[in-house]
Amino acid sequence: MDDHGRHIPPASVARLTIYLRALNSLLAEGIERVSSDELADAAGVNSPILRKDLSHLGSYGTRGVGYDVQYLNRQISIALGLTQDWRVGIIGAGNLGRALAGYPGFGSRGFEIVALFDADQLVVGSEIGYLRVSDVEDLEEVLDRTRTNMAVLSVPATVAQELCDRLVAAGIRSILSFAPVVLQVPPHVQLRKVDMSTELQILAYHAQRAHEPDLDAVSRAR
Amino acid sequence: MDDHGRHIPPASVARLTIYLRALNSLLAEGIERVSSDELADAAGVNSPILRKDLSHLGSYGTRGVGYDVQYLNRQISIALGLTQDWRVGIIGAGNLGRALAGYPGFGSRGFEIVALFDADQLVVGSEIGYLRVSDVEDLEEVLDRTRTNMAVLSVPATVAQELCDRLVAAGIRSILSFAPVVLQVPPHVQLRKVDMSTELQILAYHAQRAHEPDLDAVSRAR
DNA sequence: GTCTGTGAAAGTGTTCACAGCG
DNA sequence: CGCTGTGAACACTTTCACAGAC
Repeated sequence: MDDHGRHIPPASVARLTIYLRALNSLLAEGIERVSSDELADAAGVNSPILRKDLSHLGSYGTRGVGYDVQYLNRQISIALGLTQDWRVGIIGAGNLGRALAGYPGFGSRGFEIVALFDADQLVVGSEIGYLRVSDVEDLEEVLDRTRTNMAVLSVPATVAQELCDRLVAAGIRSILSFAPVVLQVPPHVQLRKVDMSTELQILAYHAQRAHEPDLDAVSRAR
Repeated sequence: MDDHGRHIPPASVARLTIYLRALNSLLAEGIERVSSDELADAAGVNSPILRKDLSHLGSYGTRGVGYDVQYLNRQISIALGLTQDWRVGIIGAGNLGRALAGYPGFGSRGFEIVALFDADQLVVGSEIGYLRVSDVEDLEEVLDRTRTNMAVLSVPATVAQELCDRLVAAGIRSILSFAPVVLQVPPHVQLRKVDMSTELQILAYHAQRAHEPDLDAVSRAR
């Protein structure tokens, strides 16, 4: 099936980002070639699924040899759309917004943080990293001037939908939200959510099950 | 199929946490009863999957009527293991650790933050929220004294594996990591990862595709 | 009549085994 | 002979349609 370059399954896209990071680490260590076994190991997945994932992009390996680290790195970047410049605006300069602004993995790899907003007049105008905090009042104007094309929402739940609406109205089509609410966006807008209390609750579920062992047939069957 | 109370599929567990939040909102608004359509709407999913998810827990609705908000809330909490107390330690009191320590959704709903660690002597001993920052040197002792049973890793990538190993050695069996590295844990330890640059990369992929429309047959077929 | 609960069907993702290229 | 790339089998998830309780 010649999928190459088209329609990568979502589950596969998520893993490709992990392979990218693993490849960067290998590159930093001066390693130039990897087998699917080695790369899968570095990424914490099994090798058949790694090969399947890569097969969605094309045939970038050499049979009997493996993959060229630099070349594969480049091909995955292209497939994920990381060759274009992404200009990120962070809405909310609380602890979370500040943590994101200083996050090392962001600046590298095609993402540049170009705007940082807050509603608190004590914070507006102050400098965080290399950025001056803009007033959220001026959201539309600053987004436009900085040519922001991706937004991160790190604001309290109560104002998240309102700000989300303003982002959409301002033409932003990719939003990553940390607010613990369900946000409504029109279908042409990409919205992803990161929710820390959800993550803890999922951990709690599994921890609880591990504690009361052998309550279901599944664990017996394996 | 009488699954009730056993082995909830992972995809379903993730959504149950969302229903919980939606139910809490409804409760706050004084709403006592919901239909699957209404609750699905509030949670941002479709109603058949909501009913399927709830069917894994048991029959807690009334046909022709709907669900009692308070009762369903309680049943989901029980199923997810949120009735027991979870005592959370946060390793790393940088911006991210501080954001997590102050996160409103944590304290509620069964999670109590009982310890906060850092390696920086300028931060150790200072107060953040209601907590005094402990020295990561004393990790094992403080985890033990505070009876911590869940850990959040918000430390730089370079030291994440080392601290992860210490947490595991100290008997922690549930870890939520924000460090952008692949961590190795023994099979009895539950590890979840939140990775912000991965999330941005996934957004980039979809944004890029939306921009170059109609490149694949799938969009035509729908 | 309304709305839940659930089998059966469709769709998606993962594993496996091996054909085929270097 | 080693390691990639992939069809075919298997497992999991979602959707659908409707039987059955209230």
